[in-house]
Amino acid sequence: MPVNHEDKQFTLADVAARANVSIKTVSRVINNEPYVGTATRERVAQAIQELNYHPNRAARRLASKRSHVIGMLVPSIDYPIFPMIILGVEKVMHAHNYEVLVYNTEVAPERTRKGLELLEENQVDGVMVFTVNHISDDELQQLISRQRSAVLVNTVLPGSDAGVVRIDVVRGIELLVQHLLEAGKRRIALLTYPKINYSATERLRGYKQAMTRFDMPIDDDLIIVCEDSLDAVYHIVQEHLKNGSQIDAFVCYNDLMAATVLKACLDLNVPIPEQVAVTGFDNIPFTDLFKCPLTTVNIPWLEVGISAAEMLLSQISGEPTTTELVFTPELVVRESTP
Amino acid sequence: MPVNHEDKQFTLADVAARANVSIKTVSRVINNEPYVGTATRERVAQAIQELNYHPNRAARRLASKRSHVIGMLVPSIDYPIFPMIILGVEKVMHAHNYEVLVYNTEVAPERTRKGLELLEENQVDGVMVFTVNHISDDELQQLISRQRSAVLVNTVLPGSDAGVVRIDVVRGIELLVQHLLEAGKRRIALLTYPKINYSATERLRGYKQAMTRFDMPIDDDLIIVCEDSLDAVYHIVQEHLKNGSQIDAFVCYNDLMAATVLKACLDLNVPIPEQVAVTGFDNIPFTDLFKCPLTTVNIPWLEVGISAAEMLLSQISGEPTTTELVFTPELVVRESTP
DNA sequence: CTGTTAGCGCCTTCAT
DNA sequence: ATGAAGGCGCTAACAG
Repeated sequence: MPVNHEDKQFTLADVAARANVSIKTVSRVINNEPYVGTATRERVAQAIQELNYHPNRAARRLASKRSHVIGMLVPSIDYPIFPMIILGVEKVMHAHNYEVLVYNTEVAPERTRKGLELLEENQVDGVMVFTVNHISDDELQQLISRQRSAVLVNTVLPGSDAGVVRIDVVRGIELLVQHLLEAGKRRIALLTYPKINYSATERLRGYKQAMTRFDMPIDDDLIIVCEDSLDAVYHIVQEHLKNGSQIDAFVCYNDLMAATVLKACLDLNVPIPEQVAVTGFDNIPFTDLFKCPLTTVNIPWLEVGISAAEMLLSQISGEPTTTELVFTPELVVRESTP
Repeated sequence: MPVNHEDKQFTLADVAARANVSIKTVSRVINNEPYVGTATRERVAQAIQELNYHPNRAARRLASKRSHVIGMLVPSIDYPIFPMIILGVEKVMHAHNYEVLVYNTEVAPERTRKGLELLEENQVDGVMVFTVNHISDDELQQLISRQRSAVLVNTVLPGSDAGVVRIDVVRGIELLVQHLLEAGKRRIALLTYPKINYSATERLRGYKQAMTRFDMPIDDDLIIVCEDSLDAVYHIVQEHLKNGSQIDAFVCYNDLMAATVLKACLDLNVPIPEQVAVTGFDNIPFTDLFKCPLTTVNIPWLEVGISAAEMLLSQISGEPTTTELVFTPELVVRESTP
């Protein structure tokens, strides 16, 4: 059952008639343009009030070719960093009178394609694309090039002139590995997902680089690539634990994985951090309240959202602007490491 | 710097020209309408491909008066139940070729007004409004009545013909109180926020009803209304604890508050659940991993989103439909209670 | 300062 | 089975 019992949607013409002016004058008032007499403006404002007139955005977009909408493509809205980022983006965009259309891909490549297409059909003035998975550089370039402007977050695309905001993942992993080494751990494993995106490749690169820098051998058995499911993580960890593995630390892909690893360990009564240390990545909320509070790296996600949004706005307005911004993670030591 | 190096946006006319048919025929093909010869359809499809044509949604909306967009008004996207709900809503809506515009109010009434206005200007085919705060029934009715259709979630609006999906909060609180009583707790406090919305009023009602039903006196000192900030929660709890209060259980507004209460207790070395028991509401992720895993009630949030979305779709299509759906919480006992 | 005239790209109605 | 004409509500470009 329809809810609307109200008046029909009024148009500029209705307002114009009521205020005894032309359509264009009303338009001027609506858009805060100059060249309207104070008295006229007053009268028009009154009419707008009385009719409770609201402009039709579809018409406006069609006529003006600018949507005042930007799109966000995020891989998984239910991973807690994305709500924080969205908050940051909205803050900036709403302040500049832009709407934000969020499209959630759930890490599925066909949904990434679909999402970008949808945003294109909506003629968004720009897109922010977060951590693209499973899509080749060429295809991504293709998809992106059809957008009016773009900022990529945690996604690198050589040769693209899209703006880039990224986290220095390599440095983050290095901080964690260094901390573990200083704590006396020696068999430090990297637990990660397949190399389907920037996050994964950089974690691997960071791990290798850190081990090398600190003169540790790189043992392939210590690089554990796990399929992208928390169940899989749980089982792979327990297998290692039960098989008397010598691993004394897990550097995890992110906090969610680390939480699962903690669970797998605690369920087997493996003492943490004495026998096995665990680290996360992202510093999502609540990990400080865990039975074993999680050592991780912090990234100011709200700021990331804000910066990316600001970068996109400058791109849209054609101002010259920084085209790459890098955030450096900060070590947060808690009790899951010695 | 703009990204778009691609071809201009093609239009129906371009496709029509290329396929040697009229604009209308192309339109028919695009919209899967009948009355197009197979050969013609083939030719048009080909042209669409070749030009990589995408319809302009603004134009489509303007001409057809249907946006194929629905709006969601949520109070705080960073509280974990909302991402889950959004996931559910998107699932349904995308399957029906609807887009979802999410507007986050951050519990600010002026942003609620602004959001609804924005959705109206976007001519959304319907809105889903979640837990409205600080807005009078009259005003809400006003705002809602301007929308084409609406589903309210956890918001009651007497006399409105909008659909309603809600959680049986009273029952949820009753489950928690009963559990605490059975565990031997006697000085059970309700820790809640001011009565600015359905959630808060129902929690209070549930508390009183449960106490009465189980023949417990209702002591006003045990009804603690705290300003809406986690800092305030932390301090009010510690004050009670330090002042030698006799409270032996806190029934909290939600899991986030409960997490904070846990922290306040643990920081003072108050043994949980022996001296003080704590319960939450919502069963957000990770509370099972807490130092003191949280007793709470579970609500199937994904389902809530799905149901609300389906209800809205039926409203939009004018089918007769259930107009009220109630979800009943389920008790989840963990270690924060005896 | 104010108004007129064309579209924007698509859908709707009615012919053919 | 296909097409032509008109208009959705607004903005842009130009007149007055």
